[in-house]
Amino acid sequence: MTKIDDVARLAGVSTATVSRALRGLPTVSAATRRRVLAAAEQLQYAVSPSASRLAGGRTGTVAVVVPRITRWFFGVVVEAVEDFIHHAGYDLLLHNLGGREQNRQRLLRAANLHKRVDAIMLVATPLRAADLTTLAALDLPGVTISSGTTVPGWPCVRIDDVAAAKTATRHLLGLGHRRIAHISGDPDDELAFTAHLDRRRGYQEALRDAGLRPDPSLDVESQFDIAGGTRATEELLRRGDPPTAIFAACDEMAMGALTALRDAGLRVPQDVSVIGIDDHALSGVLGLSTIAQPAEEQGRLAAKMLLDPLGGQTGEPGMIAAGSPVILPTRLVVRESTAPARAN
Amino acid sequence: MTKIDDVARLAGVSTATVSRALRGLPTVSAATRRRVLAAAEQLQYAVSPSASRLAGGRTGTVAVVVPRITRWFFGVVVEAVEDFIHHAGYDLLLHNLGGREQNRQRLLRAANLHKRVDAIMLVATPLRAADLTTLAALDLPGVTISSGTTVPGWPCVRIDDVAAAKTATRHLLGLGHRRIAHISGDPDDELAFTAHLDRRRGYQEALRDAGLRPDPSLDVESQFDIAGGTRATEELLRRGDPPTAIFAACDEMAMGALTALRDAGLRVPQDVSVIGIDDHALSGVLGLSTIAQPAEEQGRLAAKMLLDPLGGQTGEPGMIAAGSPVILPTRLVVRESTAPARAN
DNA sequence: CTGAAAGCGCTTACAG
DNA sequence: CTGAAAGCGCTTACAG
Repeated sequence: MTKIDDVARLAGVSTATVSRALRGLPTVSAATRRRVLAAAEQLQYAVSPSASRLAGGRTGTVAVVVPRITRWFFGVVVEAVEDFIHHAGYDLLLHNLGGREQNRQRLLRAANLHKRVDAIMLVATPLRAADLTTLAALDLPGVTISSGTTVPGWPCVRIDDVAAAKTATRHLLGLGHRRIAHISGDPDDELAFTAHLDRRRGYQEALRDAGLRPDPSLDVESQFDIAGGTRATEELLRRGDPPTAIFAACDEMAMGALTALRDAGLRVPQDVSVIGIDDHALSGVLGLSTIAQPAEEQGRLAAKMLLDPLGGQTGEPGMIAAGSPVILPTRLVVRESTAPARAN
Repeated sequence: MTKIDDVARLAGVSTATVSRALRGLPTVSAATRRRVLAAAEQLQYAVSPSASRLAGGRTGTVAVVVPRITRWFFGVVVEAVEDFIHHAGYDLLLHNLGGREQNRQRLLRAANLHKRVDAIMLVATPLRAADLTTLAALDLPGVTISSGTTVPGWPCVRIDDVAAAKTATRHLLGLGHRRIAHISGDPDDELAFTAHLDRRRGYQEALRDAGLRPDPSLDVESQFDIAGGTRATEELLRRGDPPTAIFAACDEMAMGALTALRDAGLRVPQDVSVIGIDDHALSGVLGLSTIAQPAEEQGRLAAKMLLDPLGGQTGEPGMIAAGSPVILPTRLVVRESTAPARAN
């Protein structure tokens, strides 16, 4: 493999100059730079990342942590982030926690991030006090996506989960529904995605604003995915006196609800209305009403906030403004799964 | 940050011994190892990956390349692979091509993999002759998933796409359908996932086996996703004399077909039967008949074939058996989207 | 089983 | 604008 010395020799300059020229530092004359680039090209030279990292102290790598890449929101976020990160000249180290607490702990043992990355993005990853200590000790820039994941000094990009849930619930109220159920994430779940707590709060507040008292028997906790939505809905139906509408904390749970309702012989929306949050790629196919949230934009914006201050491949490390979270807007999308409550 | 010298001093041994003890090499006495581990623990020592890589020549990192992480198959594969890779003590560098040829080219410029990883996994990534040369020059172990991605000397894990398509088509034939349309990927698409060519072949062979001649007007190419399925189906309906059944090359296209049919006022399966390939997480919700393929298992198996020969974190680099591809079984799953053709 | 020393291939002050 | 030299923090023969 050709190394920097070979290029230096061919170009007739020192290795220091090769290093500067190849990285585009300004302190190289145009003529020299040209010769170096030509030599590097001719020899098919590629810098050794390990050597460069060891000498330079920067890894050119960003860690991205998500709970489950197979869920709609996280897949879309990672796709947007990946694009931004690679265009900025960085590599992306992926950590998918797979919904397992054990993986979260392994990752957050300092050694697994220590000196491996220049920056960290945490997407909907619950953090305990000990984790915050570990992250602080790492002393790296970072950014988080989703409420419930907050690291002092790191900016955060998210939606207003309370408001989104309120909008969903009010949509159902506006259609005349009064027995509105809510299905959401289980706080006992390992690695619970905590945004659902805000969503429940929005649901309850909307009910109260309408003069209704939240009914615990209409509030079911389950996993934050399709199967969880199915199980929660089955449980709801088992309790008797079924709701006329269901607000699910995410579209995947709402889809599970659709399945359970169909299997129970109930029609959507004639017998039961259903709404979720996300605007999942398949929500249109299913005719699911939802509160759309901009997943791609959250990913892109968070990546930008993380990398811009780092100054790209060759720039100087910088500072990230922490401040208050950046809240992106959500939007009610009415499809076929919600309809007026039947008069009775 | 504490370094190996600090540990060596505290433990009263040389850095060489610390290095050996920490990596679990056998040539260290139990007593010494204990002292070293205690010292490392006490100092919260974490090895510097860059230094270790530069000195040792191994990166402890695997590159995983997928076309689009947001599609069902690739998300599931990455989740399975990520789990295996991290448990084996490696890091995962993610490359999502985002369906763009330009990204593929950037990745395959030698510099972007050169000395960055110990091994490569290519999932459904089309390769040209020049790419094969680049990969060969990298001289790294690798593995591929999906037909259409073949690298000399690398093992491949996949399903039998021809057989899967035949099974799907025969299912429709068995229900009495004769006008069976096919919607599949567009070969002109950048970064086309080439498995669809095999799937078309299976479709055509099944028709011929049944004594039917494939009708070009019933064979539409589009993008390999939901929107592509919708567009292809709209095109099909525009041609007049609609098919009584549609075999889509993947479930996401089949879901797009469901949308288009519904919007055209056609009922599934009463007017048109639909079947796909995958068994997508939402196929059950939609009642979509399909040919299930084991995505998770393909990922896990490929990861295992890639890493086992590398001997884990501390073992010796090894050889991968190339040989013939490992073909995993598929299975017909009949749901509500396919039904007998109406007599007429 | 252990250590001294060289070396991995770069980047970075420092000097000019 | 450019170069000589030190140094980044490990691992690996080699010797004992």
